[in-house]
Amino acid sequence: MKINFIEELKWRGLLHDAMPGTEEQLAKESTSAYIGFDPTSDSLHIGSLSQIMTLVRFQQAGHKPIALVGGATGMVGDPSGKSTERNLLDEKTLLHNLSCIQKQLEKFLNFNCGTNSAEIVNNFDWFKNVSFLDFIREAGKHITVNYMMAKDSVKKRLDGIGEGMSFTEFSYQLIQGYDFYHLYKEKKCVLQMGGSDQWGNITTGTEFIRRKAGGRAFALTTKLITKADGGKFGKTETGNIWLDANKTSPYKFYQFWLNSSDEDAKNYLRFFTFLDKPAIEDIESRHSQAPHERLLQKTLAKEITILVHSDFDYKLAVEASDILFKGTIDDLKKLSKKIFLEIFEGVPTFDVPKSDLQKGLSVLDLLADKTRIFPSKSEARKMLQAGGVSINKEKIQNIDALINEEQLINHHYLLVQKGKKNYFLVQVIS
RNA sequence: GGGGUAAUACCAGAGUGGCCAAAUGGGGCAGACUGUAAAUCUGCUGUUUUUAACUUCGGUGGUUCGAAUCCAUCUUACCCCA
Repeated sequence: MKINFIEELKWRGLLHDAMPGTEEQLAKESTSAYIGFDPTSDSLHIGSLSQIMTLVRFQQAGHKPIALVGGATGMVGDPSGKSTERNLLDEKTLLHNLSCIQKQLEKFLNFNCGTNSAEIVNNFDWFKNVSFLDFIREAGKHITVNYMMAKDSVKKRLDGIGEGMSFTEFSYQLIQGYDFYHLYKEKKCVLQMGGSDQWGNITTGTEFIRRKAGGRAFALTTKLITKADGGKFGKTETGNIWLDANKTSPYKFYQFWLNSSDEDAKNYLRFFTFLDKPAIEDIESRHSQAPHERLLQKTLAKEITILVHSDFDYKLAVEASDILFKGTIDDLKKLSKKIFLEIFEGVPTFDVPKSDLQKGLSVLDLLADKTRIFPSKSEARKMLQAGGVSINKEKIQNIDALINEEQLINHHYLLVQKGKKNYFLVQVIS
């Protein structure tokens, strides 16, 4: 059973814009399309997850998805949506990032399903042998500066919103346009997709293909993910939510989705899961009947955690959540050391030598000096005064309180809470 | 090439010789309320040995008892003229 790709994006509220003719092209034959991923970090984050899902849905609709990792474009920096000039990455970092990202992408797409098997390409492979002179003769001739300057991403910076723009960043759209052309020629890729901020870059590509090869190519963009309250999606106080379990633990990942507001969770179910329309509507109606059950958030967190991590990680995350949020200190004491550690896998852990506790350790020293739970004693003191710190589930009222060995769980651990939702584990070592 | 304006904490943006660790707003964090939601209210938001001290207002140097504030110079950005 194959889905209709564009219909699918429409009812999920993901479709932002598509070039005329795109739908006809997809209906006509199995089509190749690509999405580019920026190697700005060594892991993708949930912002890119939306694009990954787009590729997966595309494949499910019987088409061939190509994921492009931007070894070449990453060396230049995409100015879209940026008001300031970007810093260049050095080559070593770039290579490292590329291989990490490639591995992550491999997890989501199917590379072995016949004609519409997925592919991963790196644009550095075709750019590495192109000289600057070649490039401005081959590519630069076909696109006018006037055309390039009319793009929003460029116009904003020229109009004095932000910092001005280097030639390097200005040329970015041309490089991306050339990518599209290259894939068009080599792999009959006639569609590029991306977030709505990529529209300008993508259409430079279609224009390029039209002028240089006389071919017809298409563009399709998806809505950028936003939050109902206008905040930035995918950020928490500790930074981005990454797909890499080493950068964002599955527990934290699970918690991130579980904490979505009702409004957001409804959208995210459409954006980030494969649940169909009746299933989602059913969850919504059941949620409205018993909102405290948080069925929306729980379903969302479950689906995405399993997709990105695994069933096992999901179960552990739920178990850890239950114990941390609903359990008492006695529940914790009952756990065997093995299960205890398994549950706290992914919760930031700090080691403190046993000798430090023997005379009793002041809370401030523990929080900011012996561990990095707080970046400074001032901050720890402030939070303590505001009543935001608990140790072993008990709120610390007294700033000068001392911690000693008797308070340790299983003779080894202290559970520190910063606010209600942030847990830390202190492990005593001898 | 010539002239002008600006650079302040996460961001925006006041302050133009001592009363300035620097108004205000946003963001962020925390507390109360709740459903680990939203809305609302409250507190915090440079560091430390916290009734105090110390380091900060693009960089460097200077004037002064005292500089975010005055001077010189450099850097960057924007505007106008050619």
